[in-house]
Amino acid sequence: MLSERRLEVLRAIVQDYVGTEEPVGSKALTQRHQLGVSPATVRNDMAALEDEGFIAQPHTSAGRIPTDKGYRLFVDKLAGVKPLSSPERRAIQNFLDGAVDLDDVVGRTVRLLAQLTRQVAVVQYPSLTRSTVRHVELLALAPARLMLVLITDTGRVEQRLIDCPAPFGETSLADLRARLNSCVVGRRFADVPQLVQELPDSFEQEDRGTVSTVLSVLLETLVEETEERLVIGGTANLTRFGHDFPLTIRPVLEALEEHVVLLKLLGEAKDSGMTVRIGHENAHEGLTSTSVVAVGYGSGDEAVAKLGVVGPTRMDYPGTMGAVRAVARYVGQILAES
Amino acid sequence: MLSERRLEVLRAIVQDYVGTEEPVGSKALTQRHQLGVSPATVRNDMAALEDEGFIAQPHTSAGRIPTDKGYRLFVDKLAGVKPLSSPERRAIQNFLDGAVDLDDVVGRTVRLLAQLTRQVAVVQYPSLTRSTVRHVELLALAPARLMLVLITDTGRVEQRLIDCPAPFGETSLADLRARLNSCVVGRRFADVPQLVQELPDSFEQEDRGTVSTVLSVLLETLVEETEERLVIGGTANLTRFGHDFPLTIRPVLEALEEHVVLLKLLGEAKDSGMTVRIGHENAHEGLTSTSVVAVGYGSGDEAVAKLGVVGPTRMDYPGTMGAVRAVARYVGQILAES
DNA sequence: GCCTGGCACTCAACCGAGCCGAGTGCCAAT
DNA sequence: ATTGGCACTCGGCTCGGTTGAGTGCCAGGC
Repeated sequence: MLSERRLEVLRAIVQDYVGTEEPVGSKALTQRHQLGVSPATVRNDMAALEDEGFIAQPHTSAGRIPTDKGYRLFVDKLAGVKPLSSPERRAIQNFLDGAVDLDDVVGRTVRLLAQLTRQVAVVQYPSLTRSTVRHVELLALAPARLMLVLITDTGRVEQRLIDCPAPFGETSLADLRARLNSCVVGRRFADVPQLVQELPDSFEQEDRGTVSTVLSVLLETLVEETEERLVIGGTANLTRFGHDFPLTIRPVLEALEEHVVLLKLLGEAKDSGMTVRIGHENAHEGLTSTSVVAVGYGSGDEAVAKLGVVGPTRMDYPGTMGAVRAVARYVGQILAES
Repeated sequence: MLSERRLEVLRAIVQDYVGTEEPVGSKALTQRHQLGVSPATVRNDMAALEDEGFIAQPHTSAGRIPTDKGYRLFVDKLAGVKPLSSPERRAIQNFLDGAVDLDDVVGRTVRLLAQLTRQVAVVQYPSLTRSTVRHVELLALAPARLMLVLITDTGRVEQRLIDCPAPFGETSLADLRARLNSCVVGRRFADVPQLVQELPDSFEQEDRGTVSTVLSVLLETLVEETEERLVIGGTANLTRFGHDFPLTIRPVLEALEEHVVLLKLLGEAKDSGMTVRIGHENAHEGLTSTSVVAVGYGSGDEAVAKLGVVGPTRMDYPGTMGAVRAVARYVGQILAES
């Protein structure tokens, strides 16, 4: 087991390295932190920490840098979540208020988060299946062509075009619209498949085909993976790190463009509380030198989606976690109001 | 005026430089192209081209590279638009078919364009004001709270929440919905402000406040600059160029994140036909070493929005232009069908 | 047993010199 | 107008030497 002081040394190394981006040596450490011991002692501690795999040296005769395992220990045991300053809180509120619709909320959130953390921000749209049905609308665009519009309590709107097998009368349409709504409004989208199961049976024979078509489109829209959307921002912040660029930045940008990958990544995060995935803990290859800080957000107590940031493993974890948490809370509030 | 051969030399320089990314010298030129003259002659031509400002040398004793002016001449006079191969055409069609809604169409388009050109793709959503009204829906979420949903002929859907000054009865709502639709469906959104001007007058005194509120929200939604949306993709392709990265890539990424800038850029492009803006022709500072190839697309003969790519001035113009044009055509077709 | 000062060693990063070669400009000859 | 010849330039590369931060180890002290 590691002694108290060795943990302190690790904390100091992480903090210094995050600040300077340069490997930190024993002498510099004793100067910048009051550890109360000499460089030689620190060297011994460092050797021990290296044996345990918490730190490493890029080359012999260089300082130490934390390993993924070192950051993990730091995040779990040595660091808390740094609360935001009150000007920052006010800035968040000002920035987020005045959004006109959900797209706007999400857009502002991603910009805000990117600016606050100076890293790449990722915001997932509220999941359909985790939201509640506010309204289902059916519009006749042509005799045999409908548009289905789903509206959630979080303000998300999805629409689909439907080609009907047969023309569908205006009265049938009104009928279907009314029955559909009375059966699903206020319920969770996840339950919709079950709720509408027997709906076609109550219609005239000639309309059943169309009703089934409508329902099958509705169900398709709710399929996981398809129904998730996300927005990213702040990619310019990637250029702030490691000057060995093309190599570092390339795979990250590529990974960020694959929304499926990101969604999976966010999906792996715990539903409640904050999740930090460090370096190789991320399954995707392009992201093995980055960390992901993610948290769920929602209009109520339950998370309807996740948001977070992607940055180098060498990031300011307490500050980033604080910003992510604060933004998630405010977004939740905004959504609850709408 | 430049002789025929000198133009030929310029074309050769552009082609070689685009291919190799290295300054091209007189000797290499004569080897790779059958110009029928000796390197010395080419050197004279190069000196002339340099005097005219079409090419430049990075340092003394280096080869020449085209200037923005050189590319301009190349694009205007020396190069055509390279049509896509038929496998490429088929790939486009396959990729674009099977999109389920407008978001999907736009998303696929941006990925397609990025992949095809290996550059950064930018796709603008069909402009509201240039589209036609397919339907306007008003939903009561609460007694004094409505949701306005606009649907265009291109499949774009916009929604807004409305807080009413007073409760609004179901019959009044149905009334407003009906009158609103009968007055705007099939008309261009740009004309809507005028069309709805006198609508409040025909309502009972007590409902006029709400009707005006609804209309003002409707009009706000149609304000230019606000109503434009766009999607970008393929940013990872930026890493393929110039190994002097952080400096080159940073401002470009930043510019790409400022959608307002991009919208303005696209807005400057001609409505019909293809527009190529080279290097310093782009007003925005971050984009002075990039070129933008943009073209309008639409479901009919009129452009409802633009799409294009952003890449280094040193790009394959004929190929890029071919891809951009082809994609725009197919997207137009897809939109017309929906 | 833990801490400390001292010491020899390592090695990346930083010059500066020198070479190399692609490429140029100029000129005289065709 | 075109060409071959020639002297010149200069960025990029390699090589050797120096520097200094940092390490590991050890012997002595608390």
